Amino acid sequence: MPELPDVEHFRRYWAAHAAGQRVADVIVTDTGILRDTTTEDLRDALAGERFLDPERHGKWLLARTTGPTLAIHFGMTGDLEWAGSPAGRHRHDRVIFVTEGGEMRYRNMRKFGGVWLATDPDATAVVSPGRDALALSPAELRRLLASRRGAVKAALMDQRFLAGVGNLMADEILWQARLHPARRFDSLSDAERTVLARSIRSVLREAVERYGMVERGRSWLLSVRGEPGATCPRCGTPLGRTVAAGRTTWYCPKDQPPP
DNA sequence: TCAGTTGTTTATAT
DNA sequence: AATATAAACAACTG
Repeated sequence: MPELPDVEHFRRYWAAHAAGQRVADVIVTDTGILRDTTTEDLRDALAGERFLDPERHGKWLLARTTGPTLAIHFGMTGDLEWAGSPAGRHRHDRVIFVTEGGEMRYRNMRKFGGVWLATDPDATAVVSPGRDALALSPAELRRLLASRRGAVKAALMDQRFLAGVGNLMADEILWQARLHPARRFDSLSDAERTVLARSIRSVLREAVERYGMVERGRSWLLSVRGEPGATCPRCGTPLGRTVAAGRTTWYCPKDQPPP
């Protein structure tokens, strides 16, 4: 799940439920999920503090408090669940932030990602250094793209370059821009660069606005990606599958001709 | 049993 | 110095 649109959803969810709540206890069911702290230090640091409105940078959630800040990464299987009581806890709830008004559960089956405890509100030591993909205008994206060489998909997913785009969003962006994932920056025309910059912005914005409903409305590669016999939602051509930047990659061989 | 999975880091190579 | 690639991490599902 968690790419930029998912984490943006988590940010709003955290703001709606946990912000304003005072931490009563922190329950850690798997210490392996704590990356730079211990159960005791985390509890001591948070107990009595209030959660503030959280921020997001790329795929990172910055859960600020009146004390320190939590930097939370969701890996591939992370999720949040708010509940008014301890009922219904899940075995993959690795950390549970218990407040006076309910509890926020950090669930993560595969345990990639985790929870960091930062003293600075931006958690600069751990958060991806790339510019947030949703914070950039198309013109700023254009300028950023001009600084990069090599294959386009690898660049989109490089969190030091651009923060927030993962494997699924990268495929979607390139499909909507009609660019093959193996295309190289030095081969892109001015028009193609402009389309790519606009596609990054429009795909992410729409994925956030229509969170969980991307399969309805305008056609998305995401809605058919990975299904057996999947065809291009635009032209009906059977989708191609390859590996780019080490990840399974779906594309339309007709609309996104290989370099 | 085997392949595959939304992410990142590390080592190694170019 | 950038960029490319593979493996490792962990816990499942089909």
